[in-house]
Amino acid sequence: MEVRVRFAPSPTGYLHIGGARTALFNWLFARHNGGKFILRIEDTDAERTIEDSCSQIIRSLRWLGLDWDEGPEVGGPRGPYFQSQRRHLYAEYAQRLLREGKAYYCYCTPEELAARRSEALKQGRAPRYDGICRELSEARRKQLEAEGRRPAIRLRTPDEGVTVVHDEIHGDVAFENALIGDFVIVKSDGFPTYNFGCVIDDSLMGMTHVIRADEHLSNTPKQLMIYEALGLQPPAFAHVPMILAPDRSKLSKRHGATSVEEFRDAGYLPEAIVNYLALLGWTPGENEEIMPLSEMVKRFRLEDVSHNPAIYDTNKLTWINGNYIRELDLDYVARAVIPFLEKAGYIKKDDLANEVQFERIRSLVGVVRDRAKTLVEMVDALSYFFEGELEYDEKGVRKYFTKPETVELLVEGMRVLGGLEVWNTSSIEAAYRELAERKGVSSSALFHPTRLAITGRTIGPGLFEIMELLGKQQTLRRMAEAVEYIENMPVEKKHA
RNA sequence: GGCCCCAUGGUCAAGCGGCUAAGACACCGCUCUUUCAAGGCGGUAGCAGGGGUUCGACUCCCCUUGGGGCCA
Repeated sequence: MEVRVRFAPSPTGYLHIGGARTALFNWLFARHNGGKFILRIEDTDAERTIEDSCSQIIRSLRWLGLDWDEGPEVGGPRGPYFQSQRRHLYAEYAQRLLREGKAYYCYCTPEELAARRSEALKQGRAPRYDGICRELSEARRKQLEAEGRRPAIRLRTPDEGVTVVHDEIHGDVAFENALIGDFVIVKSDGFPTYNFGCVIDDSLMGMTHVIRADEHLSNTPKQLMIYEALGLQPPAFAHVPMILAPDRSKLSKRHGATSVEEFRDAGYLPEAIVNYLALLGWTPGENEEIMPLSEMVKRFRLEDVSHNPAIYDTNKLTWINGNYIRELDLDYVARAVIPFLEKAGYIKKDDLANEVQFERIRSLVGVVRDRAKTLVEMVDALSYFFEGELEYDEKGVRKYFTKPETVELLVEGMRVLGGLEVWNTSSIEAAYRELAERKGVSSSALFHPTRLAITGRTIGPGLFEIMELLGKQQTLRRMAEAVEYIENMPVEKKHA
């Protein structure tokens, strides 16, 4: 039988990393087994749905490279894939249960229920539905209707026995039926509850496995009861551990970046995010951690998913990101940096059409990517290639510009460089090393002040690579500016 | 409050009755080097607590504690 799994987000916000990982595990499972990955939008509760949320989620999934075989934008034979468009189906199945006496109308208002609930709690009883509407007479029903009450529909559930969830990750988990009580499947406003909609959709869409976060494990016995009442075959279940915020609480906005888009804007590559997320709760074995999606597909098994919740750690994500920035195809990385360069105002959209400009960006990215862990860092590392005015690093000035021989070295350097016919890394390096030797100074004594002079910084890529990319003219100009700067430095600063 | 899940270093995470308790990130040294990274080498750091079961428990059982989740 073909494996069919789904990711069913409710469009109430962004795609956060927990959801992204659930989607990833489903996707990996489907691809590993040559099955289908379906995207379904659980927009039952109209009020809670945010307009952009749905397209936001879709965009994030695509950006991560998680494509779906059926769902929004791609269609499929088991649609519609929006719960809001499937209400007639829920109504139909609810009516069937009503007809068969497996469900009943309940006229209790939320207020009454809340009151009885807290009363039960106070008396130390389980806050389950007390069954008041379970056996209403026709007359009583009419009366309640006449009061203007709109009924919800409840499932008639077993009073005793246990319902066992056979979970692929946790093993068998037993729930006492008596503790569950008759629960609502259709709310008084006509909307299905999560559990009901979920069961109808999973069943109609032919899901073979339901892989979702642990928070739904407690819902599962109810869903099994619905399958049972409907005479439907339930799918296999696998509840994956949740991702917690660094303070061990459930992920939320107040924890800073938790949505996929925020990580994207912070300069993380989709490859890195996906790789990191996969490692959160899943062990590929072999002690290898950095691997492309294709490799994960080969290795992914539900048995290797851990049981315990994980706290995400941006340190490791960042480390992985740095790996990808360094290792991925240079053209690809360069293209990924471009939006960030635009945002910084270093380049304009029109520049992209220019092949020469792209070549330049690619070269620049090539020299800084080895030391950048995010795309944002890379833009910062590139600033002096785009900005005319340099601001010299303060510590650097104290360390290198205050040396009495600096001006002379820089002037000599300018003379030597100025005389170069060929301007490239190796010719510059040869000339410059020779200069250091001739002046009888260590290479660092010459290189460091020069670096500061042309970049304003004490750290960065190889000096000669920078010079080549900066160009002869610009390099000499900056050295001259540095000389002028040093000569105009206040005397006390020189001796600081 | 009831029920359910979970428990190995700061974080991720191997382990599935007998190990000096892997590995990765982070951190700290050393090394390489024109700087910074990267790389290489090394180091600090862990089985929540208490009872059992067993010749022997990180591993199995129970309790406690802690964390998380569900209860329209």
